[in-house]
Amino acid sequence: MQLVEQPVRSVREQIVDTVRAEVLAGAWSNDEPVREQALAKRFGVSRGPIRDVLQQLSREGVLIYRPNKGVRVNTPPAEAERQLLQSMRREMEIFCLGQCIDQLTEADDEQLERILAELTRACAKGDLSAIADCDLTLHRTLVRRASGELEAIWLSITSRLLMDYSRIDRLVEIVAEHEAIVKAVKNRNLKSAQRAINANII
Amino acid sequence: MQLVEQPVRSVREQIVDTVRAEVLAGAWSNDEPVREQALAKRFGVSRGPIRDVLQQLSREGVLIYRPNKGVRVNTPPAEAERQLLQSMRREMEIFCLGQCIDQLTEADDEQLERILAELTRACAKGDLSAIADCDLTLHRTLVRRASGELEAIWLSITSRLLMDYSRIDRLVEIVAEHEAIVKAVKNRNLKSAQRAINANII
DNA sequence: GGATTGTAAATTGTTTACAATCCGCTTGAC
DNA sequence: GTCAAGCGGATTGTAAACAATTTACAATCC
Repeated sequence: MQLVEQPVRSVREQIVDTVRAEVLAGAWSNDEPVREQALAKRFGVSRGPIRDVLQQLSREGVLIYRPNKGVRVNTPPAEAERQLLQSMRREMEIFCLGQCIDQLTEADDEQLERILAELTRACAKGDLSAIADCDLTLHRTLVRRASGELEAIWLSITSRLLMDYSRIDRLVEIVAEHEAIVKAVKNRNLKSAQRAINANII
Repeated sequence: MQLVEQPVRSVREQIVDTVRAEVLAGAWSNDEPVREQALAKRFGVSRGPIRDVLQQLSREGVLIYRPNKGVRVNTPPAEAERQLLQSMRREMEIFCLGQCIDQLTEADDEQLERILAELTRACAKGDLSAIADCDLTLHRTLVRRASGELEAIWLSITSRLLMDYSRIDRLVEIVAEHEAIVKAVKNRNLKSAQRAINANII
């Protein structure tokens, strides 16, 4: 699939993105702990890299880590927290748009179009895991263009917000909202793009 | 010292806090890479846990990780980014104060007093590393009381902001500002506490 | 019968050994 | 003299063995 245009993604990074998308899509139960050995076997690596992955996702808040007891899937944030995180996410993405929109290239536009196409396809198939991955990746691409520094912070906020992603029933709207974002960005229309982002981050 | 009242802190966590405080205090050059072997020897553990520590601090933005090349101390954020992070930090701490101030116990008050005393001592001695540690710990305690969920996000924002901590010359003011915060919190005066926080986060 | 202690399997945490990669230096050709 | 190729030490990345901890369950005691 290779949505992010990094020339080469490390093994760990790929596993992180895969696992995160699956968890956000609600594919993993939070009743039973995540086992390192099982994951190591599944991805064909040793437990070392797997531990790194679980650690990273714990820091993002997607998983919860407890010493000597491994990790579990986290529960969605409480309402008050959700609103705070929502507000912070908006502030960040609006800022990042302003920073990056004037220095985007045609390659970036094509990149966004590719992700959008993939998202459309995933929505048509109802593939929740792929939808979560595409949604994250599209926004993430814009954030990264503005500042690689902010990417990690943005990710830990946004992945928490998407933890109740599994209850999405409005697949069509998702596509429409992201189409609006990409269109405005391609036109280099900052105001319009920021409006589209605001509409998407409910 | 044991400022945070966790009954037991894991080895990794202790090393993380130590290294972070030293970096924020400007004790580490960013010209030469951080060597895993050297740190392992210093803390008397193997390279495994050290790698975890460096990875965590990289995700916080304190260090920068580059594949096969180890990590370096990160540079302070650009001005525009700094303002964004500053704004987000304020939003978070104001929120956390509102969440936690009514459910703080006397034990929490004593805890804050202890940290404040330690901060005062560190300022008198001019021990930058200890100052950074105490400053972080005091705010962190309040954030944690409000929500352990938010702690990680807050930490990655704040540690980035404190990266140019080394240029602090106003040691007396630091003590005064934090005295004001603790005093207001002990009085359970939300408005006053929020004002004190606002004054401290420049 | 209920609670407590002892024991074994499973799981995580750490170390050690080894493979892959990078960096500085020499060496040699031009 | 300059530059490129390649060698060697140092460093990071990965895997597998080992130690410590937890968990579940059986045996024992009151």
